Amino acid sequence: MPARLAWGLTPGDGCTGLNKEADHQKRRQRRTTSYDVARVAGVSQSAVSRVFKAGASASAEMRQRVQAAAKKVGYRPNAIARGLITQRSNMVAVVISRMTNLYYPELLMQLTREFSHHGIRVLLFTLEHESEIDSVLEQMLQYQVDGIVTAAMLNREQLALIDEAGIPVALYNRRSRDGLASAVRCDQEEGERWLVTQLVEAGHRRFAIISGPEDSTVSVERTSSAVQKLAELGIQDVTVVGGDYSYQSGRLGFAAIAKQLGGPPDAVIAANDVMAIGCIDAARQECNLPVPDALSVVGFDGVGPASYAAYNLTTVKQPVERMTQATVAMLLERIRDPQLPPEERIFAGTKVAGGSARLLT
Amino acid sequence: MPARLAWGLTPGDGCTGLNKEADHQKRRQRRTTSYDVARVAGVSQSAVSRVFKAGASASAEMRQRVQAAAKKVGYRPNAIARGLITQRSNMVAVVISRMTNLYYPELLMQLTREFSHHGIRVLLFTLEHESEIDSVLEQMLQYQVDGIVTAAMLNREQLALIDEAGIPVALYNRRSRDGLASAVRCDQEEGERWLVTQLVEAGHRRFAIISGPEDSTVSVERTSSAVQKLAELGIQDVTVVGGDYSYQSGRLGFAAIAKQLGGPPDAVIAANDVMAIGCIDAARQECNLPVPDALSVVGFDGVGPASYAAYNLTTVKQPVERMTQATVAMLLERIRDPQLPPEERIFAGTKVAGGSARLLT
DNA sequence: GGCGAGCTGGCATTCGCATTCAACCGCGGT
DNA sequence: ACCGCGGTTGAATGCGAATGCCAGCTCGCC
Repeated sequence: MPARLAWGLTPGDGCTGLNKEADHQKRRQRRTTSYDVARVAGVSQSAVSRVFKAGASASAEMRQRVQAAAKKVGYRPNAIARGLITQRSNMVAVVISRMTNLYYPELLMQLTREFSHHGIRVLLFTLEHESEIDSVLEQMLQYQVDGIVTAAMLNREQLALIDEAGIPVALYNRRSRDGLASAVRCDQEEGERWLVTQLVEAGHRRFAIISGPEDSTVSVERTSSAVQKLAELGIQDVTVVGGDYSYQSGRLGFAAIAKQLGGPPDAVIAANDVMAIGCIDAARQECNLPVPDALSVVGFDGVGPASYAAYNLTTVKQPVERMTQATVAMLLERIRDPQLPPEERIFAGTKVAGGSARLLT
Repeated sequence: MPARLAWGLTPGDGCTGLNKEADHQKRRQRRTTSYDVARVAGVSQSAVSRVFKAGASASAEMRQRVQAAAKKVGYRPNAIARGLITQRSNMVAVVISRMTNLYYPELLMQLTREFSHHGIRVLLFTLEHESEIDSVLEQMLQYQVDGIVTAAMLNREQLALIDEAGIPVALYNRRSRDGLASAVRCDQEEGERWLVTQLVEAGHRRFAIISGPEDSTVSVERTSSAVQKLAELGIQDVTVVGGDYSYQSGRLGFAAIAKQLGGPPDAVIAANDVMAIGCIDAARQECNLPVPDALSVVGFDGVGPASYAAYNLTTVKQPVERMTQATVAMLLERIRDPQLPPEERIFAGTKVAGGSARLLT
């Protein structure tokens, strides 16, 4: 018989007071538990549990008594203990990397918001280097998260590890591998093709590209589909310089392009908006080149600063809100029914014909 | 005697295989526990626990055997169960509101990074409306977080509630109330006084202010200290219009000011950088006013876009990195020793004499 | 050879809640 | 009067790891 229960059944006497006093000193603070509520309400602990569990059977009178007692003693169910017994933590892990990219904060906020509407909390993990993934993964699994949303690359072994643990994964803007995970992504190929087509039709011929980090699949997709579409339209010699998604790398990217070409190109395609902005600033400030009159620049993402009047970027905006909603919905479905097969959803980007490129229309 | 232990001591036979099979079907998946490791290693569960607990006494041989067994069965300590018994979740809650402000994402990333270096995970809570605080607070407490960092306002009752639960709190850019919480903040008064002084000394006389939301203490501090310093320097009639920290509200703010004054002022003091940027864009685009030649604009925060060449804001940059480090350090100290009194640390901002204002130097 | 100190490892218990199982209470049907 | 059924309630058990306590063992020193 649990000691606590015995104590609960013992009528309060002087000794109890002393014990309480000692407890206070030893531990930081005895938390009030469902047993405390039960004692005050004069019912069993199971009854308390039932009242606090939605959809459990309990009479109206029982509910009232328990709730009154709970309020009186300041009871709050312990989510940790609940998680241990129900095998469900009601937490999902969100993995984000590359915070230089303005796009991620928005994503994160939306995800948190959306999950919270479903009673689920977000445990946040950020990556400084790709190499950290393994240790972060380990952490997530130890915390028994119910699901994982990742905007970072996971390799086959990592996905397999998670799958083995029976935790559903949703990849954000990453292609699903081996059908081990669900995925939500923006159709970047189509977006880039649109940008390229518009630029070529408007008469641009000398193209340059500022790519993102080499290990970013997003960048690789964007860059290669731009190169490919250019080739289709008869443009072969495209200068490609590397960036890291940051403003500064956009500036340096433009300088590198100008140097490599011995002068400015007709158009620069940046792998994201922030680099496009850097590129525009460098062109204007350092080479005194008006944008878009002498140089067209396009980006990708549609982040906040893209629409600042000074830039007014021509870009493709990702439908972040719809994408996060889809991510959350898909993950929740698979948490409820782990048998459900993974799914991939692809959203078209919104074409934004801003003022940073000379287009026909 | 626990059934599991009995099973553990029973030598494996045909029946075991069947049971495992059945288990697989019934529950989603029997997680491998320390008992499993113990069985494989031929030691007790407590031994396994000790090996996985840093600083516990265990012989070298024991460590090896246990670790080998653990790797073999793919064991991973369950952080939830550990949290239940140790009364420590190794999670802190971070509360963020107002995501229109570019400043918060940076803060959040830094905090997560810093906490992770100390083996602590961040449970993220975002606020859409102030009214949500109470329910969010309840969530945090249920999840037994070890500490709370909040960049949102908490009132006296809310702070008292947390204090009662024995959870240390660190306020970010908020003044500590009643000594119930630690606080880290940037000396915004001093920052604003510097901005104002510089502007006045450079000859500006007609001033306007774009404030943040009324319920933002940060905005109130910034705005009122600017007004006060202006008064000290003999400038009384200051136009103040309200904004919400967003780019758009900066644009609208400038329009409102121009309308109210019947023309542009000499200088605009915005309560944050993003509104300053909006203000500059509106002035340039809609009124064809060159900045800083015809109009000086200053901001606050020192967020990324503030240093974009098109704006090159004159502003005060918050030392985010030092502030987050201080926040984390203070919170961890108080988690380790709850008796420690709260503390308030104030950091001076970095004065950035950019190019969006005409200053003497 | 004997004895005490210092480790080690095992047993049993505990954290707080959910859930199973059995008991129980009415109540309507036969 | 008896049976059975739906609806409640309480006692007991278990989730998975940490830990106090004790027994056993090793080692050293007299």
